Amino acid sequence: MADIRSLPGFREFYPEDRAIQNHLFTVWRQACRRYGFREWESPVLEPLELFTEKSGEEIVKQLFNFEDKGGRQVSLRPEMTPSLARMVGARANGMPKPIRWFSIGENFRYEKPQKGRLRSFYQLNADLLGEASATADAELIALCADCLLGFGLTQKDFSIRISDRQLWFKFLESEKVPAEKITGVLGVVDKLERSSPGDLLEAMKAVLAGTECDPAKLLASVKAFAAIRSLNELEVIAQKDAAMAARLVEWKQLLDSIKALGFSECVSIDLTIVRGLAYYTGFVFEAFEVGAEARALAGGGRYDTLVKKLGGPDLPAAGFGMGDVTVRDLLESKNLLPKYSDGPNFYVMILGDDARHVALEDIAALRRAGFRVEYNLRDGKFPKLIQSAETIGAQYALVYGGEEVAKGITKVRSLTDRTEATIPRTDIIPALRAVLEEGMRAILP
RNA sequence: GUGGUUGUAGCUCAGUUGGUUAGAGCACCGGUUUGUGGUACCGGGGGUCGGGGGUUCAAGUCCCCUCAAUCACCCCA
Repeated sequence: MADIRSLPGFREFYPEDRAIQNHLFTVWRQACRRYGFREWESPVLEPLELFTEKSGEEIVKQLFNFEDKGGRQVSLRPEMTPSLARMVGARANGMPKPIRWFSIGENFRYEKPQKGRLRSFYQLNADLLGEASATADAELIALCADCLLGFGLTQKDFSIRISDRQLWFKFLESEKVPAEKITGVLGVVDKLERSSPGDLLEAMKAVLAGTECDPAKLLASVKAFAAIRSLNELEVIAQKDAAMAARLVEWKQLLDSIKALGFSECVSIDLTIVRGLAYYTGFVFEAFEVGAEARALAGGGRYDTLVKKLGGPDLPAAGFGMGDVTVRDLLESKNLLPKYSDGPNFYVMILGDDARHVALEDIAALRRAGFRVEYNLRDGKFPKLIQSAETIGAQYALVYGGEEVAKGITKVRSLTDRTEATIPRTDIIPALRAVLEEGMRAILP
């Protein structure tokens, strides 16, 4: 039994892990609801073509795909977006816009597992479709921030860096980079922080081969552009280029909205963020942990052409994803995970089998009333039972011994402050409800 | 996919230059004679030392392969 282990890159969730998982999902779900997003879900297993058709064959290497018993080529979903596009596409005509949708689901990719990078992971996805203006991007960035703030994280713990692929396009066009080479150059930009100057120059040379651009010169101006951290600096550069100046109007709208929503402190301009994915078409952003680890917590952006490419309607769209693994790691290191307590409200101590029948009747009534109740299945002695109540994390112990049953009462004992009081069994449900709400003082003499 | 490190009970680890039935602490279960708990004492279950092969009279200890975890690179929907 023990030699059949779980598959590499898959996690088992013991109750304490699952409790943490639920906490993450709850915070995310609450934040999304406050923004008017509605939850959706799609099949975990999809036809392989859904992911290969529009995304390129290279992706197949990382797909968790196989042939099912009916000879169909299928794949576990590596992301939600293709399914989202299909579902929205099927009903888009009749749906009120904008569409605010979120999902929390398990995704899969067949890769060599590493820390923070597994074959199965859960991800929050929030998407806003049908609105092309920057107000939608601002809404998503605000939601992204709230999904982190909801855990008790502060502006000091993370930062959402905002960038803009469209601005990059206009900038590179003004630098005379041929249109078909721009994506390649952005690939170099993506590595700006991680690679050595020599490697960057080599990469730039490779991208610009066959063009008239000077790799070294372009690399220098790209670096300078990527170093911009404020709207003012951008405006200075944009004065020379009408297309860029026009784009800055969008930037102002974005930053204004974010400011009015109260999230200025959470965001910063950082043009080194371009996101690896080629499908992003406008603003892009990534949330990072502030500090040495600098874990990436979330990422997203605008993808106005993707839904149509995936076979859906021509809908502007933007969205972001947030994974459970890094967020959990971060909360753990910041000590922000709530202490695990899944114990029952009441542990009923049945002393002697004579009391059992009466106790079970009350237990059933308490459970019908909505309380979480456990009790000893086997007869046990007092010290043992109260120890059990303590061990499983019960809030209160209820004593059902021969004495109590004879008198028609039960003894309530707080496991935390060790006070106790008796209540009549006829009054048990309202009395215990009061105890849970106000503590022992509700029944103490 | 490439390279490095690690792998002994649920957890944290000991296991001497290879040598008798593999240990400790914590946790778990039971008990310390009859209804008041985080302490103490006693007892118990649980490991084919990640798996396989090899060297040897003898391997947890040496060699090879493999699996897994982890780190770096690659990649990242």
